[in-house]
Amino acid sequence: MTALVKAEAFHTGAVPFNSEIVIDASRLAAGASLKTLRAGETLFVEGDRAPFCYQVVSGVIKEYNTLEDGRRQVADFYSVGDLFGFSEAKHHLCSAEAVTDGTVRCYPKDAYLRAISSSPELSYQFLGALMSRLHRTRERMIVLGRMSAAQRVAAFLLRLSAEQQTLHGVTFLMSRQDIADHLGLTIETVCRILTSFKKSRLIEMKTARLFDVLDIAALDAVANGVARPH
Amino acid sequence: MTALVKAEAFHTGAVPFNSEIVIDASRLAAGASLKTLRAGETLFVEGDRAPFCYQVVSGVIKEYNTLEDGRRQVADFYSVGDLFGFSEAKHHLCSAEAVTDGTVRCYPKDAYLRAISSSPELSYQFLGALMSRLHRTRERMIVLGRMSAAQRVAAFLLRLSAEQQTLHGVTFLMSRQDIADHLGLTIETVCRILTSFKKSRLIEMKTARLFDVLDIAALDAVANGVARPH
DNA sequence: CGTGCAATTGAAAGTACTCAAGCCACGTGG
DNA sequence: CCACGTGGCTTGAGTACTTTCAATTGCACG
Repeated sequence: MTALVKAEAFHTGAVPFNSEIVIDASRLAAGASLKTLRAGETLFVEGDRAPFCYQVVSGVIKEYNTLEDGRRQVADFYSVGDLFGFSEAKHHLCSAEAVTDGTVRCYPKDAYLRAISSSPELSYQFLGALMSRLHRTRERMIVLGRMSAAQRVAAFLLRLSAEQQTLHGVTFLMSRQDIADHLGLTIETVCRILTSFKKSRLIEMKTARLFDVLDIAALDAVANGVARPH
Repeated sequence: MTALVKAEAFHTGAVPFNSEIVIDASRLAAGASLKTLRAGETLFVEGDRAPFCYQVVSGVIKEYNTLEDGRRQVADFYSVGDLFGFSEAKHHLCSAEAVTDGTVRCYPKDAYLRAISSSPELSYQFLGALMSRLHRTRERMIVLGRMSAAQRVAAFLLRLSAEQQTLHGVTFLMSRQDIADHLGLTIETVCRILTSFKKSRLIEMKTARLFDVLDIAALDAVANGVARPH
């Protein structure tokens, strides 16, 4: 059975949410530059030439695709240490935008990839990181393909909760729209499900962007389909 | 806009469906063995130790995850030339099963990955292949997260059609169940949509496993959401 | 204390799923 | 050769879940 849908996957922290690609880039930093971004600012757009790849220094970045009708699919949220924007293509295959204020390091892509290829050690490390990222993307496929709205939201809450080690509640760094776009739902559905979790005392909303998990086991049960969504 | 949902992505063949990881493995073949599989036979199961990675020599293999309730998400179908089963983990993260009779080459994974890492050229090539695979997985996320049942099926038919260059119709090498599990639908929904395409004269079913595309443009329109699913 | 955007709620409409039969091609045994 | 199973595919009816459209509420800010 898939680890994704098991409780442990979300809160043991065995696989930190967004930190699998955290290669020590010190020796690759030559030629890299820093760029600061305000929340909502666009870093690159699908189809742009892609001379750089990026690493999050602070803040949160989202990568997403836009469909003809304006709907979006948020592929992933990246936080400190995460690499993104790399791809074998000459042009970006998705867009990237700052979710919060933040800073990214920009690496000239060609040089970066060649530097990695030329060192067996870095190479091996990067391959592993890429495979790990591939795995996470596949987990998301399961979420999108096979989980109900309530399961998706529950899983997402657990993931956020596992990521943020704070004891003062968990923060939604992204908007409801971002969450919906990430989970393949509408904003209204996300709201309704949060409300239902609130009513069932699985979580407590302190503000719209801050909540506490009151009952991890029950949330797990919902995420895993053990509990009837209702 | 996302390439996936554009018509060309499906039938120009610019990016052959399953052939991005086709590294010339001649110099890696040392130590590799062949294994023949009958349709339906399992190659490995999620959680198995993973000493090998594999390359399809003939036939079609599917990789999938199973959920507690028995539903499955088919991550991908692999055909001749495709590599699969590699991962940084010690254990397989999904299961693999033969869709048709076929043969796979088995590479000792450690040696394989180290061989690749130690050659800058192979390394660069493999990185690109892996990124390409990552991209395809993301496209699948869009399919699963944002497309209607009719769009999913239309896109799938177009992809099959683009893959198979035959003029004698297109063959479903996999069962309806496999298709449903791949598209995040139920077997009944897949059937109904095929029937509706048949009635609209978008396709013609010659047998349950063999069809002709009668109207590519219209199928594209459905896949891209231009045509109202009806 | 408005203003404006984000979030929430309600009602109605779809869409895809579940359950339950029916159909069809094929292989087996009488 | 044909009845009988068998397994995969197709169809139907009813249901559950999610979305759509339309307000309404809440909250940060000037």
